[in-house]
This record gives sequence, structure tokens and C-alpha cells, in this order.
Amino acid sequence: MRLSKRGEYGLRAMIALAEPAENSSAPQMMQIKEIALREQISAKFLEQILLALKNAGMLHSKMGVGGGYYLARSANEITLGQIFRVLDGPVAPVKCVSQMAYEPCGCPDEETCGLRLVMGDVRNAVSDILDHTSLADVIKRQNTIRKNPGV
Amino acid sequence: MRLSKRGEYGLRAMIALAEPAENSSAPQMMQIKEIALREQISAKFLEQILLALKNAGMLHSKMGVGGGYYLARSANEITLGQIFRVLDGPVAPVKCVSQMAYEPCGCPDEETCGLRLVMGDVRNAVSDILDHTSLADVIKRQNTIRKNPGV
DNA sequence: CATAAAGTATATTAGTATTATAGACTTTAT
DNA sequence: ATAAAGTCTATAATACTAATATACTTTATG
Repeated sequence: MRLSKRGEYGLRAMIALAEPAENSSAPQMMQIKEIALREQISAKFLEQILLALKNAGMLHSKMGVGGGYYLARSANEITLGQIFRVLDGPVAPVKCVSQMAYEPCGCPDEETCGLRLVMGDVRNAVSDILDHTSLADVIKRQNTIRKNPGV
Repeated sequence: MRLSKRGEYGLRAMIALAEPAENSSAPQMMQIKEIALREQISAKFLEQILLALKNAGMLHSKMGVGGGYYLARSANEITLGQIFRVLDGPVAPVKCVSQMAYEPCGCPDEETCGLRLVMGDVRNAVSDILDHTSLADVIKRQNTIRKNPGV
């Protein structure tokens, strides 16, 4: 049930990009180096990750001097589930309960396979969380705790 | 968020061992070969898995002619969570929210790290399911569906 | 228009994990 | 004594992970 470094770094980067810029209300633009430094990630590795997120349509970028990455949609329209799936693949613990990558798992009767039923519950529980938590939700939650320490 | 083959096979085997024997009410004893054949698993691979479960105290065995494996406790005292952890390690997606294998993940402030908060929710959701589902529950659920097809 | 900053793209590598397979050993029923 | 069955450890093949390297493209700006 592990989140890969790739997934972890990608999620951290997206959260960083969702954090409101100091003075502007425009979408926050950040450079790879900037994010890598702040989150203590290898810049070269992060590069690949951001590129994957860009190719998946979740980030836009600007090339050349003064360029960088910024969210393709507003922070409350991007869920952690979307990001996770791009970087780490399906949420389902076994293929036979996957919505995005179903494959039979070879048990004689899938309908009554007890393991499959439970793993289906797990899949639903996890995707309930990830698909209903937007980047904006994450920022909100961080801020709530910062204002209310120790709760 | 994948369940390894090791974990999958182990869970399948434990469920098979929890299924009540035909005529006896004694704990079901089965041989490696028997389980491997029925679940379509490499017998040699299953051997290692069952041994690990035995060393973790979840199975007992009888050596020699007519030997085999049987559950060390009754089916309603063994949860999928226990089995999972023996074979696949901690349930937590990141170490910094693990109960059984905590390790800091290096973010500047763990208390207000948004990713950590969400991953904590995921961990809790998954362990809620796995730790509250016993082998007996799985059998029960299978039987319910078998008697009530299409529900 | 040359240059440097920044993203794009692909290949390669070192290490680790996964999924087995193999073989020798121990225990036990008959 | 023998064969059936679990025990134990090593090894192999493959895939995946995390990272690094290198060459290329775009763009702002002096």
C-alpha cells in the first residue's frame, strides 16, 4: 500500500503550486528548481514528474527565461486522485476491482470471491478520499491547523 | 496501492483454510499442494508464504505423512489486516503516518503537512476495513452472495 | 541577434523488490 | 525403511524505482 516517491513528490509539487502567491491572485507560477529546493527533491527527477503531469493536462508551462509551471485548472478542480493516478497508476489494490484498469484475477468465480469483495471496499474507501480531496481542500486544511495549533 | 502476489496468495490461502471442512467441525487442515492446486498458485512460492504466516503465529502445521496447515486461531479472531501486515508490511501509504513503522518523511513541519494529513486518512480508512474484517466475515459474505445471487 | 534561462525528451544506471524455482534437510505415519 | 509432508536457505530472472545524464527547443532580453 505504498505511495511511490514519484507520487509523493508530484503531490507535494502540486500542493506547492496550489498555495496562493504572495501578492498576486493570478495562478501561481513556479520553476522546477524553486519547487525542488523548497521540497528537497532532486530537480532532475522532479522534471520528469512535472512533465508527466503536464502531458496529462494537469499543468501548463511556459518555456524560456522567466518560465515555469502553473496549474492548468483552479485548485479546487484538481483532486489528489487525479494526480495519484497519473503518477502511480490505479488506486485499486488488485486489478479485478479497478475502475481504470480492470483485468480478471483468475479466481473461479469473481462474483463470490471474498478477497475481491473486501479489496473492492478498500478501493472505494481510498478513492472516496482521494477523489474528494482537491488541492484547495489540502491548502485549507493546512491553514486551519496553522491557525489552530494543537487541534 | 497494489497488493503484492505474496499478499494476495497468502490471503487466498488463509480464506481457503477458514472455509469449513465438509463433514468435520474440527479446524480444517490442508496441504500446500491442495491449496496451490485449488487457488492456482505455484506450490513452492506458496510454501514460503505459509511458512511466514506460520512463523508469525497465524498458522499451525503438522509435519510428515498426512500433515498440513491449519489456522492457529479461530477464523473470527484472525483479521485480514494481520495477514496483510505479515506479508506486505505496513498499511500506511507513507512512513510518516504508519503505526507499525513510523519514520519522519522530511517535510519541514509534519504537523501541518497537508499530504501527511490526507495520507493519514487513507491509512485509517484502509486499516478500518482490514482490521475489522476477519476470515469468518469473509466466508460469511461469500456465502451470503452464493445464496442470494445477483444482489 | 547572441546568449542564457527555462522547459522537453529520451536514455542510462544502480539499486532494490518481486516472483518465483531449486535443492537439501527434518519430521512422521505406516 | 520408506515415502509423504513441512522447513529452510540460496539463487535467478525480471521488473520497478529513483535518480542521473545529455542533447534539444523555446523564449526573454541586452
